[in-house]
Amino acid sequence: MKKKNLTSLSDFIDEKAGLKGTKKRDKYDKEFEAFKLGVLIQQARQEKGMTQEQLAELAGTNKSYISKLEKDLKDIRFSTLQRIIKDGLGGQLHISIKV
Amino acid sequence: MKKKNLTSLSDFIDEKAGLKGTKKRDKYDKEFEAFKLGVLIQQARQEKGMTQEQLAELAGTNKSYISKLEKDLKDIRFSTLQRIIKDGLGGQLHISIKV
DNA sequence: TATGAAGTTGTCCATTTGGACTACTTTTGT
DNA sequence: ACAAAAGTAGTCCAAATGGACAACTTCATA
Repeated sequence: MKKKNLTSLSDFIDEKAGLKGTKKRDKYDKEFEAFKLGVLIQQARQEKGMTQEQLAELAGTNKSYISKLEKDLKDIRFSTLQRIIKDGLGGQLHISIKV
Repeated sequence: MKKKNLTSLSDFIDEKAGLKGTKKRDKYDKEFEAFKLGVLIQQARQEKGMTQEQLAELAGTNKSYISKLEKDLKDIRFSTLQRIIKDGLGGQLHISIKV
C-alpha cells in the first residue's frame, strides 16, 4: 500500500524514482552522482571566470562536451575528469574513501 | 644535456618516463593516477578483511576485474568506482576540487 | 532590438570499459 | 609438501565514452 503523506526527501525520491535496488532507481542514483560532479566543475569554472569554450580548449576537448558534462552527463571516465580539472581548471582533484 | 645526479622524485620520473607534455609522459601520469586509485581501493578492502572475490560479488563484478583495478588498471568510469566503494565496500567516495 | 558571444542539443563513430569466463600462479593453512 | 584459497592474466565483445562538428537557443551589451 502506497504512503500518501510524504515526510522526507528520501520518501519523495522513493516515490518518484522507485525503491532502492530496482534498476530504475540505480539509474537515478547514478545520474544524480554524475550531476553533482557536473555542478562541481561548473562552480569551479565560474569561479575562475572561464567560458565553457576556454575550459574545453585547455582540457583538449570542445565546448559541447563541457556543456553536457555540466548539465547532462550520465558518466565520466576518471582520466577525463582528472584532465579537465588539472589541465583545464589548473586545479587538483582530491579523492578519498571513507569506510 | 642529461643530468646525472638525480635529486628528486620528479627528476627521476622525468628521466624514466620522459618530460611533461610528451605523449609518453601523459600516459605515464594517467596510469599513475589510476594506480593510486587502485591502491586506495586495495587498502580499503584489506582494512575490511575482504577478499577480491567477496568485494567483486557485492559490487556486481568479478574477482579478475578487482585484481586489474588494484594493480593494472588504466582508467575507470566514475560510476564503476562509486559502485565498488558503495556497494562493495559499504563506504563513501569523496570528491573535491581545489582551484 | 540587433549582433555576437555563450551555452545547448543532436548525430556520427573510433576507442575504451568492464562483465564473463578460463587458465594460470602465488599464498596460506595443516 | 599438498590442497585449497586468493590473486593474476588473457580473451571476447556488447555497451558506453567522448571528440568532432553543425545547428540551434539564450544571454549580454551597446
